[in-house]
Amino acid sequence: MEKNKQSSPGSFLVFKIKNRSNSLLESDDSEVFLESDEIDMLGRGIKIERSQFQDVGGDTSDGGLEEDCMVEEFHSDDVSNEHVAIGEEVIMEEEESPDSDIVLTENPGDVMSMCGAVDEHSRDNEVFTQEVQAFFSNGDDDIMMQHMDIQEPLSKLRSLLEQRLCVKLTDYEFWLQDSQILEPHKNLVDQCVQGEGLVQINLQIKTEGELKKINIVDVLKPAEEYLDIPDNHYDQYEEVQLKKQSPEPKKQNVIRWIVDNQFKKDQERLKIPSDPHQWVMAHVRHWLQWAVRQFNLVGVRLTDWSMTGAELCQLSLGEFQMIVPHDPGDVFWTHLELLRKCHFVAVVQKQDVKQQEPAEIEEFCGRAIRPSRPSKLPRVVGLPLNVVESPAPCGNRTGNNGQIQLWQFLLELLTDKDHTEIIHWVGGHGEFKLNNPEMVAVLWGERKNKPTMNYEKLSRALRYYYDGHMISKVHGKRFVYKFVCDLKQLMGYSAAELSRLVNECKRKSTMSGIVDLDARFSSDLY
DNA sequence: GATGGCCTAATTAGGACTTCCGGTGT
DNA sequence: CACACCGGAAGTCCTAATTAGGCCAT
Repeated sequence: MEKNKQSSPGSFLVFKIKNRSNSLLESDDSEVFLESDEIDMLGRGIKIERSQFQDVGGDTSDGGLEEDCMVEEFHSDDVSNEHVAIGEEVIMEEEESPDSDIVLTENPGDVMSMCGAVDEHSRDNEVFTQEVQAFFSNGDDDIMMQHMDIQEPLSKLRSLLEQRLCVKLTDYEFWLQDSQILEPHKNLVDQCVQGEGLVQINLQIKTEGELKKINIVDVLKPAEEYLDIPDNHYDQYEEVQLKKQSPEPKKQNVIRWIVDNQFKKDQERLKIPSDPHQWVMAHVRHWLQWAVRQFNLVGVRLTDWSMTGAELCQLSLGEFQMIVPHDPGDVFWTHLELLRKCHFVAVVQKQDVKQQEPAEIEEFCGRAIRPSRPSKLPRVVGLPLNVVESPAPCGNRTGNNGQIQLWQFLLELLTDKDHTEIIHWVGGHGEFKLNNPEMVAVLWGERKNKPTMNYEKLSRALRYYYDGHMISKVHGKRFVYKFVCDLKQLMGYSAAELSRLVNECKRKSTMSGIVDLDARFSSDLY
């Protein structure tokens, strides 16, 4: 299957094109200035819509462009188009052929064009396939990565990039995280970046007015798989990747995305717009809570997500990485891209368990393991339930994967300062009381889409926990139950700590009206 | 025509409730 | 007597695994 790679919208490409006989084209006609999302890069050659060429002055009728042409010059502000080189073949297309429902893209970030090809009505049932190659490591169009020995001067990095992109970068300055200018004759270690040996450098090549920048976004220890690469080959990244492919590269390299029906139902029930741009903060919050469970996100703080849908859609990769410290394989980032660009709440379709090992995901998504990123948060803060593993045996056929369980829901309410009026901790030994059992039941019913839920039914569900080691009844106390499991082990907090934090937060919130539980958790931990 | 691989739909299995209800204790 | 609580039984909803059947290439 032919791969279809498309560039990021907003960037541009300029081609100066000559036909094979090296004649006919007037200079004005031969220059094609196109938004890069108008151009498809095929395996070999550059496909340009004939009409687009005409738009910019080309003429297909005077003989010159009836045959395929070649690139004579090429400029771009989009570094992801590094495959374009002088002498590249230009294929004139009559018209864009309709894409199939299933689109392959090499870049996790390249979802906008992918979505455009999907029939609105068939979205739900479609499986979206991504072929993710290591070359586009970060799932973002403008960030690329390059491996290099950290002791090498930055001029070496420049030459590696020039070689790779087939463009001259001599007038580009090196910047560190857009804040510090770097000297090209020095290496990174001399300029405040710690490390040794081969590193993965995430960078952007961009222009800001007159300023041309090679902006180093991140310097990371490369994944182990790259450490074995001989020094003289580390710039041949793609080649190495090809060599490392298993006998079944297609299966290895594919992540299948599928619309999540559970969330979709919730979305319909709660009247959450399909377009995340229209989401209010509560919608974002609901989505995040679902996502943290779904993607097992760790280190995510709800306070960082106090934003509207519009703001969510504006998140850059850098901002995203600040608030999602651990996103193996960029899976959640890709999910977000699908959400905001295609309005799909998509999840990774489960594959062979062996292929779903995190390390494998990271490998076939091409995102190197990020040991340099602080992983100090082994669990979710402010959303404690989301990382709690069910104590129930997880056999091969556990049914409620991804669905919230009652005990989780109760813990959710118990750790939410806004619900202390209806349910709250009693003492420090895991006891809790349903002050308003009917309201708790209603909320539970809302969550489970059971409008007729009441306390009688909810209490029956609670009684099923008596057989296990999760919740028991406190005899003689009306509406009082107790978590008999080890909350400290499950959530990182004991019942006493949870109780204290919730109460403290509630008190502060009453005083300031600003601080919420999440912030309280955060400040306590960091 | 036989065989094997692939894909998809249907079936089966199991967990976690939900619903109903009769009984018990306070 | 009211109400909380208990637990059996059947049903529902969901997901995941397995099986069956169709299609295609060899």
